[in-house]
Amino acid sequence: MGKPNDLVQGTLDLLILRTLANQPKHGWAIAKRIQQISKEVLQVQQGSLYPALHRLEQQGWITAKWAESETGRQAKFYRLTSHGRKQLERETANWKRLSGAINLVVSEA
Amino acid sequence: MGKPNDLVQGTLDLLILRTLANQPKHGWAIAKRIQQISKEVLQVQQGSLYPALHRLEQQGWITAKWAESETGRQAKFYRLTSHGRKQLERETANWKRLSGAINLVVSEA
DNA sequence: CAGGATACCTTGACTATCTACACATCATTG
DNA sequence: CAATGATGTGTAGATAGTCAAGGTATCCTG
Repeated sequence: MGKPNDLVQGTLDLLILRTLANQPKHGWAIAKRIQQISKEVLQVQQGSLYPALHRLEQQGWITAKWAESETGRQAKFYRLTSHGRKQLERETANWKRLSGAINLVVSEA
Repeated sequence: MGKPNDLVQGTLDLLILRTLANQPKHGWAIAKRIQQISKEVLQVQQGSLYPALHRLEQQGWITAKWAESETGRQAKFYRLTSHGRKQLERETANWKRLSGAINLVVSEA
């Protein structure tokens, strides 16, 4: 596999959903935005991104529509559904729960 | 596989190393301690624990020795090596880097 | 003597991610 | 005008970490 250097496994869905929460974006823009906001720490590979998007679409958490991008090219825009919004809440809560627990252990007395 | 409900994938090594940093422990005690410190949030399954311990041993980050446990039974005690201590530092730093980056995205304006 | 806790471990399956490709369009540059 | 790099979509194969479920054995308690 090549263990994830640039990603914490299991958090990609959360990152994508969160990135789409503000406004619909195409895949390329999603990856760029995650990278930018995380200050270049998180790098989403295409081989991770597109399977993830298809997965999320199949779950009904996002929908896709072809449209014109900012640069005037055809691109697939993904939008969060209401189900997706709930899933985002669940995943956010779960992340806080787990990362908090790990931090407890890491900073253990 | 069943995606990890009780663990964030890739953090088990960190958790184990950190738990061993204070004092040597046997496998069972490691799992119990992680569970206890994380307030029952993190559950380390045995099918995850023992392969991880063998992995860490092979990497030279921990060493194993048979000894008598608190309950008077034979148990394999794992101890952190100096290499393991360095690895713990690396993994701790990496965890902070990545979890911090994720938190940036999650709390994105 | 049955049952539960302690303690070790393995096997098989699954899934997320990675690396590496393949394809296409557009803008810039030599 | 050809090459290059950025944008944009996607797939194929490999790998590793985790889980579920099992096995073995000892000790203590009722």
